[in-house]
Amino acid sequence: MADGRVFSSARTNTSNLNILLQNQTPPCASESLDTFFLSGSSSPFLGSRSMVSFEDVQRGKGCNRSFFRSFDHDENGDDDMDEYFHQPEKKRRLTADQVHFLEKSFEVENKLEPERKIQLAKDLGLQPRQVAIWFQNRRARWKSKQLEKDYDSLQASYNSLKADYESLLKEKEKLKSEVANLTEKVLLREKQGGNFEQAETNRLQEPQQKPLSDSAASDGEGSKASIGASKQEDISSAKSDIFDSDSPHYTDGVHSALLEPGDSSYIFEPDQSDLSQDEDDNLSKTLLPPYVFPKLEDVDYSDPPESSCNFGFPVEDHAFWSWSY
DNA sequence: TTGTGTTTTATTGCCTCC
DNA sequence: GGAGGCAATAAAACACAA
Repeated sequence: MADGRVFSSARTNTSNLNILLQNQTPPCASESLDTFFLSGSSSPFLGSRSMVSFEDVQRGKGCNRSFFRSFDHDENGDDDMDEYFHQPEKKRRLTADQVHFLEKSFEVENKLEPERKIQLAKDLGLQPRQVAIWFQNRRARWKSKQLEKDYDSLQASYNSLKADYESLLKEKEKLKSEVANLTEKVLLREKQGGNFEQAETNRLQEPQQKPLSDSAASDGEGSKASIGASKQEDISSAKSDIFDSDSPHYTDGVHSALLEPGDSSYIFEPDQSDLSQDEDDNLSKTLLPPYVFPKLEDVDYSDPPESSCNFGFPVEDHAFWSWSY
């Protein structure tokens, strides 16, 4: 503190402040201080071991006079006094009372106007510069505490969002497996429909040759497989048609591909028994969120631009989503 | 008692505002 | 250009385990 710069620097016009301090009339305690500390003492900080410049010590005026009188009285006498005088640069902590008073003042207003600073300095028997420094450091502490709080708050928020996300992820997986299951059922049904269609064709082409059952029975596995393969192609093209044609409902596209034109006898009508309209609607609704708002980590950015309409789902799932939607 | 980590007081340099 | 605020930092004071 003996650093000449501190009390003679341009930062604090200490000569002016010292004049102010010297001109103050003892005792130091102000009206405000008296109302704050009801001890009855003229100054609650007379026992302060606060750091005071050697210059102030020698001057021994104003508050500092009280300060040293009290120090002499409260502490260990001349030896300590000598030690004190010979170590003017040592930092000395503010007393609990001083800190308490400053804290209260800080709660009221964490910025320090010059008048308030001088008043506080008078009240506490400190240099205005010390008060300013204390407020500055206090603001820094407050800020770091605030940052800590903000961090905790953000962390809690993040954890909550993460939990939500994970729960949604599970739900999505569940729904995907449900969709896969339903798709399998539909494909199976379509396969059965294909066999029936082939049998119908055979029956129409060779009405007199064999009974329908015989014809169906005479078809080998190979023909079944080829029918199945062709049906798969039909389904694929139908699905792609659906996706391209803004069709609101999958059944139109799929069954238009399967239906023989003009064949009113075709009996494979859309069966809603397994997937009722309500369920369908519910499914569509349930599937809507991930369809519209894919999770970032689901999006494969390595996909070419044209696959960006997958909405973050793997290509093989694309048909499911468009089909289900 | 001592080493070590934390807190508090103070300094320094830079920046903004008037 | 001066005053004051802030971030970074130094250093003394303090707390505490070993």
